Amino acid sequence: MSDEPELDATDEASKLDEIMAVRREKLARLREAGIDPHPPRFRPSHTLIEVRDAHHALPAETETDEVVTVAGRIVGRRELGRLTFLVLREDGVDLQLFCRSGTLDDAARALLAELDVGDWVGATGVVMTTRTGELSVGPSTLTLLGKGLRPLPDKWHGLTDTEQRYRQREVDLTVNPDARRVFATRSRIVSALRRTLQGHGYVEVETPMLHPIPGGASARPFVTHHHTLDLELYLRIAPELYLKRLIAGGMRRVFEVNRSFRNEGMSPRHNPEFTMLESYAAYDDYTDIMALTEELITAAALAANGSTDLEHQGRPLSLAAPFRRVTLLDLVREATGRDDLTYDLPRADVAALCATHDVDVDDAWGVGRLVVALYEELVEPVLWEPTFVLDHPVEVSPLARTHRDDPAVTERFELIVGGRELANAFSELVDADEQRRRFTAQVAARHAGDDEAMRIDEAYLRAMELGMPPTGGLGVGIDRLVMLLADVATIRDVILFPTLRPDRPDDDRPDTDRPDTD
RNA sequence: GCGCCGCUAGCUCAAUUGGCAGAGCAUCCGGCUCUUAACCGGCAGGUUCGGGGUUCAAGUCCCUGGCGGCGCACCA
Repeated sequence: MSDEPELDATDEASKLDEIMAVRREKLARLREAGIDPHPPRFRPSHTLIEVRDAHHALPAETETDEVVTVAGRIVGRRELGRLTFLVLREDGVDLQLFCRSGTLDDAARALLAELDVGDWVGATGVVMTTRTGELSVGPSTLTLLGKGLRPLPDKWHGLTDTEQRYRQREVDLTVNPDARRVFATRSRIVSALRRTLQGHGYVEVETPMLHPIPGGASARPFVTHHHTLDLELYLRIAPELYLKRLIAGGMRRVFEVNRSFRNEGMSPRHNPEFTMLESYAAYDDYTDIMALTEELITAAALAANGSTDLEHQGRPLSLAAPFRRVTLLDLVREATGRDDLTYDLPRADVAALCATHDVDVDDAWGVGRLVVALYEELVEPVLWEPTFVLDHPVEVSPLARTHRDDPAVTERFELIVGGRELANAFSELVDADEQRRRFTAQVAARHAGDDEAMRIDEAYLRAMELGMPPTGGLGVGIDRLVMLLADVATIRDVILFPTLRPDRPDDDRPDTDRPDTD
């Protein structure tokens, strides 16, 4: 021991500090022994799942003559005299290393003494089973692939603290199989959507996320600033307007899967950044898009679960097409028992109906918006089976084409599943002059205090003035689709790193107002 | 934003009416050549989220701040 006072070092050292100090000592010993704790590469001959698949039927107490090299993170360690059992984990698959002192080479024996749960390690040895039948690799040599300095959570209870799971997703992914499952499912879903669209000739594109004017949806944007241009920019709230400009430019079918940002409340169903799929097709109307939507949802469900039947939050749910199609007005008539309800009724009558059903309304809302309020309050939450809700009022649909048979509504649908909106689509409004009038109405609403109302986007209007074909557009909330198909209750469980407040005051955050020093 | 609930060892959790802060796992030391939540023995580990207050005495009560969860509002 040193002569220095131990007070500072020991009295203030937490258990975590002690554990990490011990691990650093092990690391130092390994380096002294000439072992590189961070080798530049490693070449396993097999993944753990490959070894498991190839030998799943091996009887107990069998030692094959097949030598494999595998790798993974140590998630379990059991010592029994000169025997050591290590549990290796790779991509959520576990395989045991049966380490016999007599079989290991000298270097491996020395390394084994310094190995902890959490370390990454490679092993070369024979495929075998133990007396109890556990498929194992019996290594003759071990290779350190990465030393862990921090301990992993409790091997049995894992990491259950919600906050820590989101803040330290790498730990969550290591110890909680369900986290891994959800994100694997998400990947398969997005791939299936891409495949399906590409199969119909849709071209994937990427449009700006920095917008001079936020558009394409009704939402409060994030504001940012570009130094060189000295320009206010907005993180996009939707890609819609740019994608439709591509249709105006003659791209027949396009889609984009990427992030949008909305500066609004957070909840189990809302994250400030979220992923949307939007697609646009020349010549199509919203009935064509309904067929496309059914196909996309089916493909996603099959990719996720191999079936269109699933259980969501304890309730069975069938996603088998075709989905029910019913107008928004008919749904509200049914829910209120008012068969005489139309968009032509005096506003006071509809407002009174809202009052009857305890639906809060705003004085600025017209009849269309009032009917939508009734729908959102009384109908949407109880629509469990997939339902295309059709023909929303013009008042709430500034970018959608007026219905060919009814000037009060648009050719629009929302797909509702499990009480939630999964998709929103319409026959796109392509009449430049009509679009300008709709924008003007939005600006009036903005002046009346609706800070989510849309602004006039001249570049977009100019594109429409160039001439647009009939166009069918679709938007799908990917996060919510994954929630549904993976059966999870909160959006934070389908986003790898959900937005959280910093867990401690952060004094050295970059200061965006400071002039560049270079 | 508002309301309710939570925060104790690295992890998972206890702590009676306000009365000495504990356990399991992990770590560390010792034992064991077929374990798999291994087992057996031993040592150690605490800013009870931060700050303030009441009290002889605060994890517990009060005030205040932080972070999270849920609900409401807004939306996808």
